[in-house]
Amino acid sequence: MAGVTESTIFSLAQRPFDCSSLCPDCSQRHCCPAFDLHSAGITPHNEAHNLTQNVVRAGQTVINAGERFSYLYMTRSGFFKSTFMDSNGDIQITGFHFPGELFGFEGIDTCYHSTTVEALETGSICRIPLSVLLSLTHTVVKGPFPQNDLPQGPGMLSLFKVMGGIIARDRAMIFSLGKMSARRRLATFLVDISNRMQRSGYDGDEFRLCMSRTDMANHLCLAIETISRLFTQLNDLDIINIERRHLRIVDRDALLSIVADNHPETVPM
Amino acid sequence: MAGVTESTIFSLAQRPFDCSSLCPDCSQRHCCPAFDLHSAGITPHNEAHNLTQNVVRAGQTVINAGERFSYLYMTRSGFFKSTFMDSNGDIQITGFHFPGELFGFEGIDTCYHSTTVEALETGSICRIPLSVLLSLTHTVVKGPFPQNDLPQGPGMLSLFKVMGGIIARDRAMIFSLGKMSARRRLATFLVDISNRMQRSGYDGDEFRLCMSRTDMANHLCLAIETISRLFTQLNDLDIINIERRHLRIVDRDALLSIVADNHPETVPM
DNA sequence: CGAACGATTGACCGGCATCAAACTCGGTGG
DNA sequence: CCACCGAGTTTGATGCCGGTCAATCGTTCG
Repeated sequence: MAGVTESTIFSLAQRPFDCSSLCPDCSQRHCCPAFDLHSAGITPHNEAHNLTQNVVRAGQTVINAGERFSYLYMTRSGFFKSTFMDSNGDIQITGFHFPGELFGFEGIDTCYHSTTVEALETGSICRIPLSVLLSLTHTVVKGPFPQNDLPQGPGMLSLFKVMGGIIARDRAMIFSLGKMSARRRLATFLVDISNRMQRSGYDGDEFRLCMSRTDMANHLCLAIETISRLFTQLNDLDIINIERRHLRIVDRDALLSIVADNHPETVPM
Repeated sequence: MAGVTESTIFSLAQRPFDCSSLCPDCSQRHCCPAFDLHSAGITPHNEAHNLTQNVVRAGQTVINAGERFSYLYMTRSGFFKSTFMDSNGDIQITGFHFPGELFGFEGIDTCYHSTTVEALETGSICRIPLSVLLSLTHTVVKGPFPQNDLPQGPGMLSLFKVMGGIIARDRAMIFSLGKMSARRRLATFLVDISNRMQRSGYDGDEFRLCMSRTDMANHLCLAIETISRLFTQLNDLDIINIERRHLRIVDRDALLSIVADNHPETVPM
């Protein structure tokens, strides 16, 4: 992070491009609203509305808390983390972002970002002006009932749905923090990570964890030591195989039964 | 709750009305999108788009999990709670709703409600068809930059902003559950309740808690006994005055310092 | 009045945090 | 090449917050 203070991403050379030139070849086009736009034949009409693609190195920030909200971001490659700082200066990692996932929504109500988004390793993102996305949401798709008309852009992607998904994920997190034991919380996290890795094109059963134990502990609101102890425990039970950051899911069913936790038949920690 | 099973609200007599007749006199018009609509001179154009006002008795449900999402609801009077049931049947109270507050958003992404909303005491709600609200969001207000154009209806109320607010509140809840002690969590809850009571027109310093200890405990993910112990403790410290459900905030500064928790100088429980 | 429910209070205990120390691994310089 | 260092991780010892179990009390209602 040496010398990187704020708005790192904007100090990098920006290569503007309109989506008609690069989107067709983008590896994430199947889940990108900008490509939806391209498919619909909508092209940005001025420079300010152009997409911008950028390379980000580990530790550099894409969004800084307090910044004005103008863009959403698509993860093209690499992994990112969103952090939130409360009034006491305590930091909470609110989420991780995998290739093919959008981020940067949390500023949409106040018009200012409340979180900082940082690259965990070298990766690249697409900066999509909000105005481009809004042209998607203004298309209203007729539902089965007149009351069910929802704003939906081409490709069925709409901001409402994505925001609804964020709310759903946050609710799951609330449930995790409030009602789950540390073991169940970690198992749930691993399954979620695994699923998202697979969706991003990786092997869901064997991959490299993109974040440190410290980041995991912070995100799950557990002590680092607890994470470490649980990892060795799950390793000894042959449920997972973990060495440093290399994770292999050996017994997915066992992991899922910890997640389900119908009858807490667990070995005490 | 005797005999009340599902979709209680729809079995009640519904009194349809268009907002031009009732909205002008509604006590919650200052924070209701339907009144915004009325002010803008937009009137529902058919029966399906009419607003519906209903009285709900304690224990009756307004929304049932699994129901199709077609309406949002404005709390006109009384208090409500939203509950969510997970796959194991565990119930989590996701929030309470006070007069003047909208609820029912959580189904917007899937088109089906995931939570059940129940009246804590006799109250009344307004059922607002989503289509009515959408006619608000289609108005785009120009921001200072072209990228900042946000969909905003008359009266500055837009679904985006409200959903953004929900996300912000959920994030606060995540922080509360993950990083706060039981005492700080309860204090935060009481301050929040107090502020919202005041916004709803009540005395923010002295009011009747609308929910049981059990509901509070569930919502804050604590044991009932912990809630009870903390209440007597705060009472003995002359920070609050609590007798059954009657709450008086005696020393708001002390309460706020527990919320801030800069230096945890707290008496162990 | 007794039953039922909600709330309070006490006794006890366990899960997880905290403190502390050792260990691994990669990098750096002598 | 090895010594050294520091960050990240693991492992052990200990303690406390808050959950669980259980008994009691107050209020409401049949």
